[in-house]
Amino acid sequence: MTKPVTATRRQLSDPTEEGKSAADEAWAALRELLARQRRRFLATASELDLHPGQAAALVNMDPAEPRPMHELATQLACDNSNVTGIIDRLEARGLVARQTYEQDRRVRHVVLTPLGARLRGRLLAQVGSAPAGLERLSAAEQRQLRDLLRRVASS
Amino acid sequence: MTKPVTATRRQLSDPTEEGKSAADEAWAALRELLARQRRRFLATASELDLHPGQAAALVNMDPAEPRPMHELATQLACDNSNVTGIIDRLEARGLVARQTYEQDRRVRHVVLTPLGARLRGRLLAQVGSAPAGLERLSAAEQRQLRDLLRRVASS
DNA sequence: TATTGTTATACTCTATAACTATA
DNA sequence: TATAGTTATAGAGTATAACAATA
Repeated sequence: MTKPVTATRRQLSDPTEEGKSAADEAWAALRELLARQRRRFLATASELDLHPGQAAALVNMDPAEPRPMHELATQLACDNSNVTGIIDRLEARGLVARQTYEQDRRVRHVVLTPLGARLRGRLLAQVGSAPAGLERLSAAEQRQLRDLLRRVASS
Repeated sequence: MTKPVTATRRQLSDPTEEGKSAADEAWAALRELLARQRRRFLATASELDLHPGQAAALVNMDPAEPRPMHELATQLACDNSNVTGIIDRLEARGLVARQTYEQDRRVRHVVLTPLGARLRGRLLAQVGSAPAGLERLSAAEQRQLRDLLRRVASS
């Protein structure tokens, strides 16, 4: 891998070109943050030698709780058969392990190994916490931002 | 395609579990919006029978201006050879066309066909404009949100 | 019968490396 | 020599369909 595989869609071609309403400008700012976060995620995954799907799977796992594979499929919004492949590759690297679930022998549970939990921790340290920019706002401004975003999201 | 291939990383497993600072909560709200926008993009692409990379390429093109292929590669943050394949497939569907560039005959320009421009328009209509939630804020709140986001982004 | 996970198949995206044609 | 684009190759993600084991 040469380039860190950054944004799949950095520029959404600015529909704010002339309209320039505050909503459009706010949206543009949001998309910028969004793109940056995505680049951060992909670059970090690449540094840890994880493909995006593998990194997403790790992040979606609980360090303590085993998870049924079909639950992972739901969270990753992909088919069961994809999860089989992703878990195959993670298991080959010793990051996760499969367990049979005695209560329902159709189900297989996936659990993080200590190695996998450590790698997941490194991923989250890079990608799961608030970006530095947020810390520069005052506490009151952070609350204000939070409340505004929650109202936007509450559809 | 059955499922719309939604979030690659919907849940970043909340590192805000206990800390719960306003910054973390704002960040969580931001990530929620981020994930939703990504789902919107992927679902729309899927509806239009475009793979994510193809949709990203279309969105990154200008309806009027031809673009050199290496410029697309830069914007998509991928290798030239990938662009070859993506443009191959878009061209096979009559959405784009290649043109030789007489000033530098090494370069090939890609231009949207009318069909491609229409499809790009439909993509952007779904994905490029501010989400409904934003419109529910007052104009003053929209400006407030814009300013806060810009400060967060200005690293 | 329905569900869980696997396998088989096919297509796309991605990177690397080698090649061409131009510069 | 260096750059733009292509081709060849390989690994990974994705969907569909068929299948075995289990419920």
